[in-house]
Amino acid sequence: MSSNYYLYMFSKACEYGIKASIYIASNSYENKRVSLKEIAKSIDSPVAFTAKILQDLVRHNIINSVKGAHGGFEIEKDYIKYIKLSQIVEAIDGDQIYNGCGLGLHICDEAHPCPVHDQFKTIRNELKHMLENTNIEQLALDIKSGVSFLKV
Amino acid sequence: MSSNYYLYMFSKACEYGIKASIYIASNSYENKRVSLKEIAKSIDSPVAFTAKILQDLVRHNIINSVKGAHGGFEIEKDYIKYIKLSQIVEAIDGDQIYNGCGLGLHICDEAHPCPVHDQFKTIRNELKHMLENTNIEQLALDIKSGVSFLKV
DNA sequence: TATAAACAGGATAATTTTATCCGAAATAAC
DNA sequence: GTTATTTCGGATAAAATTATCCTGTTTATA
Repeated sequence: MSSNYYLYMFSKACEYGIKASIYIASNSYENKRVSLKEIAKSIDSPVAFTAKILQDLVRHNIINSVKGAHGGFEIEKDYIKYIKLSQIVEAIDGDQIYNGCGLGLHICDEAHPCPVHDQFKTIRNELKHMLENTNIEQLALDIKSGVSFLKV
Repeated sequence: MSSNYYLYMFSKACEYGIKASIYIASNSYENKRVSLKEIAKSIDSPVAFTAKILQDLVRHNIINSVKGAHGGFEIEKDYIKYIKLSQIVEAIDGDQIYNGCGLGLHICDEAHPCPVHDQFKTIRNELKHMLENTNIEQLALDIKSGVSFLKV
């Protein structure tokens, strides 16, 4: 049981989704459309699984896809700065940021709180605030300039 | 893919472990030893799975178990206030609070950060601080006094 | 129009997490 | 000592998540 891989913030799917979006954004600045294969290689993720996640992001209008030869994924340049981490997380993992109880109670609010309701509310709100105020542009520029990294 | 149950803080195992510990503590104040069955019912968790988690907590010396008739689980009264949430989480989910990268990079530190390293570090540190500074005593007393709840 | 490149999406498999079952060992009470 | 109660621990099953495979469709280009 012990020594697991836990205390997630996000699912693998969500991790891949965030990294893929950043990679696509960083290329869209140079009007470079990127293929699934290139994305998966660049963010070190399984190709076919990444495909599913990208499809999901396309359906949620977060990224655009172009089929056929010379196709691939891209994000409209002017739109990049408006994409928040929260949108990606919501598209992939759902909206549990906003209502999930830290201890899994079905009902957990001020009137009927779980034992750690207040403590968790603080952390959750900070996480939520961070996700809603971090946009892909900042992150993509750091990747382009080599300040941060998408793999290893 | 969408509309899942995500954005965990903890695994189910960990949720059950925390709730069980609080329930045991709140009964140990009255020198009441509680059985697996009673615990599972009180925290609304699957009996056999809860048994595994309790075994884990026993092995980590967080709770005590007594076999046989009139047996059950308990926590030494004077010890209750020293049990932090962080101990329970570590016992069950491992020590990923301290080193896991939010985007799953194998290496993620100041010198080689993932794109959201700084943002996550803040949240992680606050979560860590909260877990290390919340003890079972406070939580158990709130349960006893009906201020907070372990199920529904 | 034929071909190659590339995304879409259904089916299936592997892995992990969650959950159940059952026999063994311990202990209190009769 | 027998019985009932209760934890322990191994084996197994179910469900969810992660990952792969394969076929179809779209599109640029020769």
